[in-house]
Amino acid sequence: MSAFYDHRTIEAKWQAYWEQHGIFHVTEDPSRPKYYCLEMFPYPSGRIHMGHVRVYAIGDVMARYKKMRGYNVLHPMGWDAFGLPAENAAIEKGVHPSTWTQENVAYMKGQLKRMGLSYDWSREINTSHPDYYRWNQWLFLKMYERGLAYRKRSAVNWCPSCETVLANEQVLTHEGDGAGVCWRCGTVVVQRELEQWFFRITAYADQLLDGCDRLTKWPARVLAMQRHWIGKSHGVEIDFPLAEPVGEYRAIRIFTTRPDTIYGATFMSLAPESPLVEALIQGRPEAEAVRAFVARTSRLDKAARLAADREKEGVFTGAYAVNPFTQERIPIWVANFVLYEYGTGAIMAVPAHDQRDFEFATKYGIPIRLVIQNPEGTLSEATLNAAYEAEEGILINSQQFSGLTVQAAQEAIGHYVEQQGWGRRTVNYRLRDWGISRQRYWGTPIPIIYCEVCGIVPVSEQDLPVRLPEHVPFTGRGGSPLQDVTEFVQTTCPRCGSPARRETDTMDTFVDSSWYFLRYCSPQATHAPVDEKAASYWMPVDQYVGGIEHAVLHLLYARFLTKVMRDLGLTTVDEPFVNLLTQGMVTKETYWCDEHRWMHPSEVVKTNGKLRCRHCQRLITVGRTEKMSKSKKNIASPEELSDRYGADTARLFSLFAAPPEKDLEWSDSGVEGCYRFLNRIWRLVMDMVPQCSVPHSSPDRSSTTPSANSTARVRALQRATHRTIKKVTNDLEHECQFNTAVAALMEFVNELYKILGEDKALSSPEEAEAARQAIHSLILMLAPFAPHLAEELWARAGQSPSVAGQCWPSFDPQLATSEEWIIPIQVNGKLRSKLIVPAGSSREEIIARARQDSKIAEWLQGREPRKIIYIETKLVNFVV
RNA sequence: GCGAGAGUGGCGGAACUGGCAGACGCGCGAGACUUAGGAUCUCGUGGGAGACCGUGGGGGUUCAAGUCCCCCCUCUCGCACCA
Repeated sequence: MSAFYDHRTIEAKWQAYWEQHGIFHVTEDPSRPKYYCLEMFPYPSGRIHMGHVRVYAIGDVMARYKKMRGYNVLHPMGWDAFGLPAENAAIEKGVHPSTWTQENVAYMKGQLKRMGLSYDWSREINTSHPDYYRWNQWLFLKMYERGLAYRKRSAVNWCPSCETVLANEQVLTHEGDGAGVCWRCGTVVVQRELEQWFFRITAYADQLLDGCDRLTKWPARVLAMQRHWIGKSHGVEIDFPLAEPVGEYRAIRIFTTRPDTIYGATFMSLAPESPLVEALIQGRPEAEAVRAFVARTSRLDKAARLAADREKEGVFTGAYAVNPFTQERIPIWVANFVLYEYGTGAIMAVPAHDQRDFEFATKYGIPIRLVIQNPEGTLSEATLNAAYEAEEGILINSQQFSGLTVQAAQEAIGHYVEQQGWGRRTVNYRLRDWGISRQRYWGTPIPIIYCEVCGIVPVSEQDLPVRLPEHVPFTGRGGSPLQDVTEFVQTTCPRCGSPARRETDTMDTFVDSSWYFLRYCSPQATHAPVDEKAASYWMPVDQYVGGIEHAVLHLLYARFLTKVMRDLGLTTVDEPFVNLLTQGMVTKETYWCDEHRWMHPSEVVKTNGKLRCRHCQRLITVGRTEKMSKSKKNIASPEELSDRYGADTARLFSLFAAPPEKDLEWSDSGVEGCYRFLNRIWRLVMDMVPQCSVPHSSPDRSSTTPSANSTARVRALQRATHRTIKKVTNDLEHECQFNTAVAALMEFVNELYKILGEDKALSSPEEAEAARQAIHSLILMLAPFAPHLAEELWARAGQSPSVAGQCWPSFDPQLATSEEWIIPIQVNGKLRSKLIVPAGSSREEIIARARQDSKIAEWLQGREPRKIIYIETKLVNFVV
């Protein structure tokens, strides 16, 4: 018999079988519990990579396992098909984005099918299809009606390379210098003033924040990131009147979370972008210096300006404000560290109790006034060398509020401000509204018309979808290509019939992915984005799997849109994803040749234990293990892997090599180990088949109660079988510990080889039955991990397909236990011997036998133990 | 600086509520079968000659600590002048 099983034939055969028999096709079935298993859908970039293999293998194990547990499992797949790479391909190669996308989808779909994933392909969706994106437009209109979609002019993040706007969430921090860079291409983002469409996510800020408390099955760090992103803080807005009002400006409104420190305010700081700045300096001698400072500051991009270690700088405007509490005139400065977008874009500066203000005041010689004394009473203005920011202590120098604790003063002063009409207690968020306009072609057209008479007019619902025109010039320059398509732009007002033009911006593609999980419930629905009944059966997603990189992007937007759709009556769920698993990256060591730079593994040859460059024979430097990337060439190809070892091996290794949420280090020899394991199973089962081909009955307790004449071999088989079922079930059910589940299966196979011996002959019907159950259980447990091999073995064992539809084996706790206990015996906490006793032995029996143990007797030397610790089934410890 | 997480053999990684540290795999060593083996199978494999020593370091609690408590170090990720 061949040492290797024929994975090519077997995998193709069963993939065809699943497809022909619609094994994974599902419909709503109220009589069965549902399970919605979802992995983040891919962008059709061309080919799948190892990261895809990993995430889809993880999801597939869950889906297949739950199906075997009797759940009606929804496990869909689709394509996040709008996006820039398609448009760039059009610019570079002259291929239409639609063609490019469709070709990639076709190719990648073939790849996913060859992985043997249990998708219901009848539910496949493609966000670039008008049947999908019309519902983006429909949602936009509903949100527009409710004031949740609005247009405003504002400074926005602009990626000069992608030539489009980015949402705040889509600007990432560059590793080296902390600059803000585009999430997609890494180009440094600049600020631009533009008219944009926004989704009012801030209206849901509190719900999004409160919801975090109920997402108990999400990773803590994702929740921490979302909470921080929302950034809710309680404080007070206070108007500081201008000493000399200018025009309409009579006061500076500030936001503070520390109203208790207001008596310590010795100056004000404005953001350089504040329009107030220009008003205040009109006609003053300081005007030129201030303008120069503002110009210098705004030339820097935002991230560079806000780098934490950047020195605080500012300039005095010449103007003064009045502290309403003290009537004191305090100077108004412009400072580089004050953010125009946050709060009111102006602060009261309290150098004694805010480190930034302290540094600023020290630099410019502004007075520092202590108004909080620490509990020890050790602070003094003369010796202060850093701001005292702790919220512990007593107010001083604060008139009637002196003597109050910080907490009491915050309450009292907040109240007083409101009473005097100087301001109000309020809440501030870091979260900004979501800018969704993109100056690109390959996205959902925003369904808005600009009428010369009526102004902004939404497209009527019955006119949806607003289709993307097909013939468009792709020049790669100057904003959205849609602007140049006259037939698209020129239209008439749906309200008054006057000449009008269409909005030429398209929506951020994150809109598409913010509700696709709802669309899967009823992908063909024509009356609404989702059929309400279908959604009520399938939603929420029980298990969501995807990358951590979406912690605040996709996952926050999806939560937001779900709440919007709930308010539109489309779903009843508040939160879309119950369990979230964020899988780690796939990494691999890197190779560097001084001559040929980064090396692909195939360019490295091993001679005499040394790695050399295939081209120039130079010694290779092994670099650090990093995320697989084209630039570092530390890539393993899923296709080569599948060709050589098969999809089952690729899946198994992805699951076995590391726990799912941790990084997975790629190892070619580790892959081979998994391949060997599958072949070991193949040979084992093939040897046993002649003795196992009787109809399958689940290993329930009635047929397998150990009888007195059970041979040791029967018990060994039963014990191994049931212990493994218990372990694997527990790992899958509670922990998503695929790596230890696979390890348990390996252990099981090792044990079966040992028990069955070389000839694998069975000597009694009882033994044959125990062996049959062991083999059947093994195949069933293998099914979620290596589904093709499991199907083939199931069929060869004389069972009718499909193993994917079988029940998961159950275990009998009695059979899983051993008749013997192995008890470690310690003397003074150190292991000295081990005792084998019949299970159920009493404390007295065990201790008595332990004392008789020769090694223990030697250690005790006849002394009477001061204390004897006995833990049932675990250990005995003599303390002398 | 703030937040989250992690430090265990040569490597990836196991260890439930404190109870035999190192499961499983890789690698390595020995043997078997072989013309051959980079196939397969079997056995061995934390360190140390040993008493013993071993889970980043130092204290502590306990009969017993990878696990609990205190202090410290290192690394990874996220956020970072948010008033």
